[in-house]
Amino acid sequence: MVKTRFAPSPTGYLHLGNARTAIFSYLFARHNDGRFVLRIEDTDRERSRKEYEEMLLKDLEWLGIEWDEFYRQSERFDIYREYVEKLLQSGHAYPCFCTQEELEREREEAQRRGVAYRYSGKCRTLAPEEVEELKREGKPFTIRFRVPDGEEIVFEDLVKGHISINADDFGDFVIVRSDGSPTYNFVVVVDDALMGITHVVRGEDHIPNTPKQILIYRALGFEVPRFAHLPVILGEDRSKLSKRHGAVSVRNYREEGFLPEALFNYLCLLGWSPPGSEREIFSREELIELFDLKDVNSAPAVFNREKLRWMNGVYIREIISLERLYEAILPFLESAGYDVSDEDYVKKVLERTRDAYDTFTEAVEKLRPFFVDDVEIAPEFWARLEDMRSYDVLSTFLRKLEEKELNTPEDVKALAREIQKELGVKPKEIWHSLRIAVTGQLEGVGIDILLSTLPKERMVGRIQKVLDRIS
RNA sequence: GCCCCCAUCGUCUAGCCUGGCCUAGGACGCCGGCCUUUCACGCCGGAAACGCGGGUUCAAAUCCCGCUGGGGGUGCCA
Repeated sequence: MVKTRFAPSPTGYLHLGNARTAIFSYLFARHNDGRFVLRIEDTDRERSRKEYEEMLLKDLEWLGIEWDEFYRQSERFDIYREYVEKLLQSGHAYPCFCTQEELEREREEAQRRGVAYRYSGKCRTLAPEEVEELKREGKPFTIRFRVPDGEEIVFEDLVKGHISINADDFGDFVIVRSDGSPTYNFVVVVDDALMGITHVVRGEDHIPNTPKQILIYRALGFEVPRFAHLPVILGEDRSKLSKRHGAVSVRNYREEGFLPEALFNYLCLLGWSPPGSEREIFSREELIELFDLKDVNSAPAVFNREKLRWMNGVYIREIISLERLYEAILPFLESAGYDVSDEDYVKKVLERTRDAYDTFTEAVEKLRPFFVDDVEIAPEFWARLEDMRSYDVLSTFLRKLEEKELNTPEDVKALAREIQKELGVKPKEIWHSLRIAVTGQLEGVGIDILLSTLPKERMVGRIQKVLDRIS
């Protein structure tokens, strides 16, 4: 049975690149009716924080990624110890008493000479008595894996194809730190093997680690899983997407008013597309049905915020239900301080305006006239009102409103026609006068929609205020 | 420096494996038009790419080699 995992280290909010890795890994498992494991990689005691883990889980849940099994590496140290012991016994690993300062010096030396650095292997040949002696002295030590000389390690990557790396390119590496905690390259192998992971899906920044891990699999007698290394996501400047590129975490997009459905869909299309298809909008079920690792592009992709924005707009205006839209946007309207106590009114507004915004933060701006008592009119718009025959238009509008109900955009249009006939003004003057008076802006949702939805008192109040001022 | 990976419009990509159907298709963005008595949505049209050089072949975006360019790694981080 296929089993994949997502193994983030808890160091903050979920990064877009990791989110996509999680999505691909999840999709692959689901596509194959397999299982999906979430494993928190918190072996680094210095950097791992419980609250980071919580943020991570929340982001994952928000994206709708569900896991079948959950593990935390910090709770498995006993298991790792057992396997370290095995490697020590079999001679695949040995204690190393070199200090960080010494190693640092060697590294600098190598750099100066322009050669690739690798651990010298100084402690490889320590006699058992020497080891005992040093331990008795209480000297701190790490445990290193003994890398066989000159071995060519090859594997067939599901995304990248044939990859070959020579073991001479890296020296004996640390598998247990001097504080006794095991390192990533070691625990990842033990966990993946013990958890029965069949396909290791992760970022391509892990390619250099893979041969080290393969060596450990073999030394421990484990079966080597299949690997799929996903290309990284790049920023506009084509360097790895990072904080300096601005909004790079799932949380950023959530807070800016993007829908998880849209972000999920967009991320899938970054580096993957169903073969031969020209569609772009897919439901989660379709993605599960269509996704395959072999169709993942092997070149890195640049994250394009504008396209995500467009896609979010498509979801808002034609994919999700009104009910879903209401539920998702409500927190945004609330935190803007809008009065959303009348559910039917809010829904009516949303139903009539959903084609006017691409994100919820944008929606908050555009919907302001529907939810606040007063709008602010910028100075330059006052001038516009003076230029046009706004006074006549607005007063006529108010007068006619007394004996009319505006229930649909059509009603508003009919009324505008009447005003036009009566005053002989240009249509644009009518619309612009009304728009400025009622919204304070010259852009926004259709004014016919606004006027047929907005409660009469609010409309009248705003217009009256304008009339008082320009009379 | 060394190791590994990659290379189609500005961006995401289809096509590449199994050469000819490619005058290279779609999408975002951009530009122009239509619809519209306002604003959007929508619709129609346009500009825009096979990095370069060698091969192989009747024929190469597609196969091979080199170059260039880009990315990743080079930790007692993951």
